[in-house]
Amino acid sequence: MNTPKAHLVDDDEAIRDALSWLLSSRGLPSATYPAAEDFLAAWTPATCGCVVLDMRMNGMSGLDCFDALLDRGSTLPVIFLTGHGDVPLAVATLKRGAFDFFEKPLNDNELATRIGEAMALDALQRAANATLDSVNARVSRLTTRERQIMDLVLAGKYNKVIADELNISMRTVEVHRANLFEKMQVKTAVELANLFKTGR
Amino acid sequence: MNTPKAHLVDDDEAIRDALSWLLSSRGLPSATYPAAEDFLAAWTPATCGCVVLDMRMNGMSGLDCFDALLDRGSTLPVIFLTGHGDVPLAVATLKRGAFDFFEKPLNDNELATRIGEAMALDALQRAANATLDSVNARVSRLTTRERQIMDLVLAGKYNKVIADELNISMRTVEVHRANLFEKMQVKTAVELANLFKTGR
DNA sequence: GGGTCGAATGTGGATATCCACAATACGCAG
DNA sequence: CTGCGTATTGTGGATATCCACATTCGACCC
Repeated sequence: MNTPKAHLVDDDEAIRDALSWLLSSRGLPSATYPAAEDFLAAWTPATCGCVVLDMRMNGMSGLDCFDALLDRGSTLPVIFLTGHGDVPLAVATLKRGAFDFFEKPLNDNELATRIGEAMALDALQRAANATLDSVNARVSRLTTRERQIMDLVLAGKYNKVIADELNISMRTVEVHRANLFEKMQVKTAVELANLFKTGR
Repeated sequence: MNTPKAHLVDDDEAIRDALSWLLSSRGLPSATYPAAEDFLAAWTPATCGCVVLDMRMNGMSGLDCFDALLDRGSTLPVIFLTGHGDVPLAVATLKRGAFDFFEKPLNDNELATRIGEAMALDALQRAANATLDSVNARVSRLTTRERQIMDLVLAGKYNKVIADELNISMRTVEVHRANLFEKMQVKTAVELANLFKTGR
């Protein structure tokens, strides 16, 4: 897992440097890229923080870069900067999932605040996803039968009822139940249910 | 609970009528209001569907009307119409929770489609809230002790452990447990946990 | 054929949950 | 004082869950 940073992507060096300096004065680490292609080349799924993306750049546009990030499954919050107001474009990018949208000239303090908020959101999302991934990994290790039993346990059914529905003995239900609890790393059915609190 | 309708708020009668007719041809009921004040006077928490709100009107503006709805706790999806492009305003209203934002002249078919989507979202949200309200009503009827026991049951603890932690007998835990299960209308601890799947 | 894995089942015993029936104590309202 | 609601506790018995130890069967691979 990498250090969370604000990834600043703008072909205007003055803006990159000014922003980087401002964020540094707020204790927010940053990395700068003069072109969208540079950022995409450096991006990995473990890249953390947020992206500040100029809409219009030489080479690849900010919007195309955003699309490429989405295609790769990136969940990084993206803040767009633009020098040319265009309502449908602003609306469309926000609906597409962009975190925010700023027109130049920039209100630096407001932008820095939003960058902080975007990075905090990224941290929260990553923590939630780590939990979800861990649960999903455990589920993937269950056998077909164990998975079946788990779904019925999660529906609140007694072992006896489960046995009737699947036409097997209660003892077999108990065995599968014990095995799945071990694989899911829980001791009780309620603990199991709690694993799926935000997972479904 | 009222019939779900697209509530069309615009001081331009031609737009109200054209939209109402278009939605009618798609089987979407609508109601029209020539002023924001008229819509707010008619609004109740049971109003369903969505709101289509012109940004600039004589009298109260669309944005003030939106704020008033939010103040009253309305969850109706709101689609804004505007004749004057303004990126910061569009971005701000979307961030404030508006469902969508359209510039005039309108692309009628796209707007009608979005209205349909907004109404579907409202229906989903209302169903989810009904469930949540029902669960909360049941929780509100629990005694202090029953609530305490419930939290520990939901943490997956055995009755014996709960008794130790609260310094009471296991029999007392059983009694409270039985009482709270009855009030919460569940038969097993897993059913109870499932009530809070999306409630927390 | 031998080994592994998953599914199935049984016995016997321990622990956990559930509850009818019964009772006491305390706080509060009329 | 009486009645009501809540909290607490016990007895005895039934049902549910858990599991050590043991076994068999079928599918698949070497």
